[in-house]
Formats: sequence, C-alpha cells, structure tokens
Amino acid sequence: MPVNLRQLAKLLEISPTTVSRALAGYSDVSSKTQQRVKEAAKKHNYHPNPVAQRLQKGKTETIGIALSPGQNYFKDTFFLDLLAGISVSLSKIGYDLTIAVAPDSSQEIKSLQRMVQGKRVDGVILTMTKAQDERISYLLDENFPFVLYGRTEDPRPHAFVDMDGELAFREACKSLIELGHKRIALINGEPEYMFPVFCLQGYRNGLKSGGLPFDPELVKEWKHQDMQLSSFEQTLALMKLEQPPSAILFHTETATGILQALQQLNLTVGKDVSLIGYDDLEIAKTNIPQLTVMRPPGRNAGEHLVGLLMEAIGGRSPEKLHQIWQAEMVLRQSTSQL
Amino acid sequence: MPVNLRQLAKLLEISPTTVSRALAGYSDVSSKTQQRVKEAAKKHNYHPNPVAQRLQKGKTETIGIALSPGQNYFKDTFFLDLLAGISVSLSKIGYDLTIAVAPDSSQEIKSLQRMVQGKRVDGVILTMTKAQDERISYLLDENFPFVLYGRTEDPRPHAFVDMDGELAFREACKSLIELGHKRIALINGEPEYMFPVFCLQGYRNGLKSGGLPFDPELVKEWKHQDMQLSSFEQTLALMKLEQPPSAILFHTETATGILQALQQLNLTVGKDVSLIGYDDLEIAKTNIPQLTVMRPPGRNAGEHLVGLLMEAIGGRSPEKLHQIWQAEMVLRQSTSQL
DNA sequence: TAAAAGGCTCAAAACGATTTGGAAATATTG
DNA sequence: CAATATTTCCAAATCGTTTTGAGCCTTTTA
Repeated sequence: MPVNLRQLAKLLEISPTTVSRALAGYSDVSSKTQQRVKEAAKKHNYHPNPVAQRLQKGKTETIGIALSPGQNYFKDTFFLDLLAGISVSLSKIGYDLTIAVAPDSSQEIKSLQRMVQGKRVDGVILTMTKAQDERISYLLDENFPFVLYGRTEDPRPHAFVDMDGELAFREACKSLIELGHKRIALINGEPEYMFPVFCLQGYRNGLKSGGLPFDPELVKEWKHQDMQLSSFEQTLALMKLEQPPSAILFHTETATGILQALQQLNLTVGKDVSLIGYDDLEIAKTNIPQLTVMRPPGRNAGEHLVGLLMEAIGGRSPEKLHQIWQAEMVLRQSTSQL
Repeated sequence: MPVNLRQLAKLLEISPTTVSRALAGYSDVSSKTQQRVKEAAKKHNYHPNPVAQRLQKGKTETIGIALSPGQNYFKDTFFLDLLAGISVSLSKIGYDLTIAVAPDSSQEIKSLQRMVQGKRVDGVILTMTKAQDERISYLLDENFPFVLYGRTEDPRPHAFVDMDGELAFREACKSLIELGHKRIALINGEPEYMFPVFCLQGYRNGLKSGGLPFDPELVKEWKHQDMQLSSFEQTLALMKLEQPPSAILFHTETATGILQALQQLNLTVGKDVSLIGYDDLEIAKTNIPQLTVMRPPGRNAGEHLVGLLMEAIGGRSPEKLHQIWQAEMVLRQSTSQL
C-alpha cells in the first residue's frame, strides 16, 4: 500500500532522481514534469520516508528534551504550553520532538547520553537548570548543540532563554516598600536551581535600594519534593517570628500552601499580610482575594527556544543566542498600604 | 570522531557482517571474536546509528503520543508520571518516544496524521479519549496500531487501559448514603469525554442501589477550559438550591474551585458539606481538612500502555488487550455522618 | 554552420546498518 | 581416509532516499 519513490518513478516512467528533484522543486526539472509528479504523488498518497531521508541527509531532524520526574514542572499549564510551542514550531520545519524522561534524577545524565551519543537527535533542550549542572557540562564537553530554558554558572558560551528573576523580585520588593512595608519576607525555591538564586539577588537589591536591612530570618526555602507542604510550614514559621513580616514574596506555584497557612492563622490576605507572587497562574486569578503577581511575558518560549537551537545547530556561535525576558507587575487585591 | 560499522570492521580486519552479528550476539560468531568485537566497540565508543537500523529493519522504533494543549492534563504530577512511565519503558526496549502537540484541538487529527501517514512512528498512544473520537476512528480505519488511556464508544476492537470510573463513583455514592446523606451532588467533567460518562453512570447506580431518587438539579458540569472557575460557580449554584446537597462527589482536579466556593459561603468542609474526590492529588493531603478520595492504583499506567501497544504492533489481536483498574476509598476528614 | 550555452533527464554512488546465501576451514562419522 | 556435518566467516543485496556528474537535446551566439 505505501508507495515509495522508486515505484512512483516507475509508474510515471521517469527516473527516481527526477521524481525526487521534482518534489523538492528543483529548477532543473521542467515545470510540466514537476506538475505531473506532484499530482501523481498526491494521487498515490506518496510521502517520502523520513527515515531514509534522515539517513541520506545525515541528520535526524529530531530534537530532544530531557526531563526528570522528580521535578515539579507541572503546575498549571505552563509546561504543556512550553511543550506545545516547541512541538508546533518544530513540526513547521519538519522536525520531530522526542522526549526522554529519566526514571529518577540520578539517571538524568544517562538518558541524555542515550540521545546524544546514540545520535538520536540533532540538538537538545534543557529546562530546570541548576547552577552546577552536569547535563550542561556534558553537552559542552561533547560540543553538542543545545539551548537552555534557564541559566547556569558554566561560563562557556551557550544558548539560552530565561526570565529576569532578579528584576522581577527587585521590582516586587520595591513596590512593597513604597507601600510602607518594613518587614518583607521571601519564600524561595531551592538555591540548587538557578532561578531562585536570581530571585534572592533581586530581593536583596530591592531591599537595599529601599534602604531596608537584609534579615536572613525572613528568607525561607521550600523543597521541590513537597512544594505545598514545605511552603505551608515555612509560612507558619515566618508568621510565628517575634517580628513577623507584613508582606511576603513567593513563587505562585506554592500559593496553595502559603494561603492555607495564612488561613489557619486567621490572617487576612491583602490586609494582615500583603502577597506578591511570581508568575500569573490560574490560582492567582481564582483565589479570593485575587493575587498581585509579577507576570512574565506571554511570548511563546517554545518558539524562541527552537529558533535559538536551530541557529546553534547551524553552527552559529552561541555568544549571541541569549534572551532574557522581563516580567511586569499585575496589581490585584493581595497587596495594600501598611 | 563517530566511528561507524565499516570503520570498526576495518580496524579489526574483519567483515562488517561479522561485526554486526558479533554485537548482536549471534551464535555463529565465535565467542572469541565476539569478545574482541565488543571490546573494540566499547573502546572506540561505537554506537550503531539508529537511523540506519530503522531503515534496514523497516521499523521506526519510535512511538508517538498525541496531545492537545486545550486540555488540562497537567494537574498535579499525574501526567508527567504517565509520560515518565512510558518513556522509561520504551527506552528499555530501545524505542524512542515522540510527542506531537497540536496547536489547537481542531488540528489534533492533522498532527496525528503527520505521525501515522508520514511513517514517523510504529504505534500511537492516545489520552483524553472522547465518546466519539475522530482520532480513534482514523486509526482504526487506517488499521494502525494504538492503545488508549481511556475508553471510547467505537465498537471495533482495540487496546486500552482505563480506570473504572463507574465503580469508583458508585462506591463513593454508596458510602455517603451509608452515612445518612440524602441529597448528594455530582460535579462532573464534560460528557464529551468518556470518563465523566462512566462517573455519572456510577453515581446513578449508587443512588439507585441506595434507594435514592436521581435529581438532575444535583448534577453539574465544569468546563475543561476554566476548570477552577466553572467548578467554583457550579458549587455556588448547587449550594443556593432550595434543597442544597449535604454531600458532593467531584474530581479532585477541581478541588481548588470547589473549596473556595464553600469557603466563601462559610460552609465547613466535613461538617456542613461532605466531600469525596476522585483521585488522590497532593491537594487532598495538604488541604485542611484533608479530603476523602477514591484513589486509583499506583500501578504505572505508562508501563502497561507500552506493553499493550507492543503486543498490538506485534499483530496480536486486540480483543484481549484490555485493562480496567479499580480505585479504592481513602477515608479522611472531609466526610462525616449526616 | 559550427561552437557554446541552456534545459532536462538519468545512472550510479552514497548514507550505515542487517540479512541472505554461500564458502572455507575444521571436526565428526562410518 | 573419504564423506558428512559443524563452525566460523564474508560478499553482496537491501532498506528508501538525495546528490553527483554526465549526457543528450535544443537553442542561442559568433
């Protein structure tokens, strides 16, 4: 049933070469022949076999994305949106997306190697980047094309797209100071990952520019393992301090835990405690009261990642393959004058 | 740098045939030669090129999973767990997983066709199945191997894994009746999808076996589009009925919306209203009070999907490739005697 | 009108593996 | 020892494309 190139050529009484070139639209095939070939292809439902094309072209026309199940990507629809953007952009240029999920984080490197050494993909997309990230060192060592969604401390040039967490938390902090808050807390992610590192920086810079001291007591971290539970506990701990904060900066992913803690303590959000989250997830809009947040741009990150990766694969030097995006504040009801 | 079969053969002064067969462990290669070849392969970091293997074998050794971003897969870590299971099981047998996300649900069929007609995959996994599902009819028409995570109304035999939603909701309903509840509501998903259809059935059967009448007023549906918001509104609507329910059955994914609605009405969960959710998501454990739920078995669905799909690809008749899994009740604090 | 220039087309050689069908060397049997 | 069986290896074909390098007609140019 599935016709191949040779058979199609035989049907048309023409050489396979010409069929191939006609389909590819080469100018040295007469337009009459092109027409004829294209019609026949459609009629016989001919689709070139991608595997054969890949072998001949020496490219897999596939890119890989490496995940690890230990990590909580899956808050809200964020990650599916990302995946969708990547997949759609790739299919536009005839590429496939293969995903490799490591059974646990210790195997991350192995599942990456399977793709890279095994020549299963032409390039790789990495998310949830760490400050020290062995996946990234591996790819750099191998000189294999990749792009990060996030940043890392490795100084060797490489492509990435990231949010400006420093700016977002600095701005959020400043706006709370303008509202008169003096004790501002931060409930942050694990500093093993790069993003929380920037967020902490922004927080500290915000405090400094507002003339407030940095108090380590006011910075708490949740575990990726059990996000909600640990943010719940950290919030309780914060509010039981001798001098509890009047405002909290946090990552909206952990909203459930934080809100529950405040509720349990009978503290009213937006009155007793001001809240600013990073990222405009659904809960920020459905919660009562709605949450003030820093909203990253709606631009499709997937599309940009694919764009940069293709340039990297094309051999473009990665020095310039950088994008850092800024969030803007969305004022809702969880913040108020002190 | 990357060595291929011919080069390795030349290095060993042996034919490519023998190298290939040695690596594959054929018995007509002396064990001494096998040893020598395998060592050399390791030493020179030889990995057979999967693209070439696929061409020769006439298989892509790849399976596809089709997604649509309009759908809310991404509650809790459920979907990543599924993907992880699939990916890991596949890599064990040397297969790749490619995912195709359609830009919107109207394009679902196209992105499926790209995989199927384009011979990009050997088989397909489908989730979020509908009662009438054009993706499924397409695959059946094309006689292309696939497995469903969920069910459909198409009577032609096919492989699937599914939860027993009927049983779960029937049992949940019965247990509420035993607690003395007379007005039990159901906040269900859209009946376009197959799972909610079974849930409704179970609910009705539960009522019937407990001798309670079925009151259509007590059944509400949320939209997949804005789950939390619509379940929030449906809960409000329910509780404002002349005879409001004293208990609600729901899908735990929508817990946030429902809990918020109850809170706004100053109703205490587990006292004023009893709640049983389907699925044991994180929120069921972190919420105060903790939620009584129906918990599906922790078995790795991904692994089973892959197993069934491989049988289907192998040509095994799909009549027997079925699995229906049962949930069990986890009693917590959101249910009480009326 | 001969030479040069274009236009079209194709045969053959890749791409990197596996499989088929022998063949040579060795071992076993009668 | 001849005949037969067993081991161990390999040359060549194959999977379905694309690309290379020529070749044959026409047409244009000098």
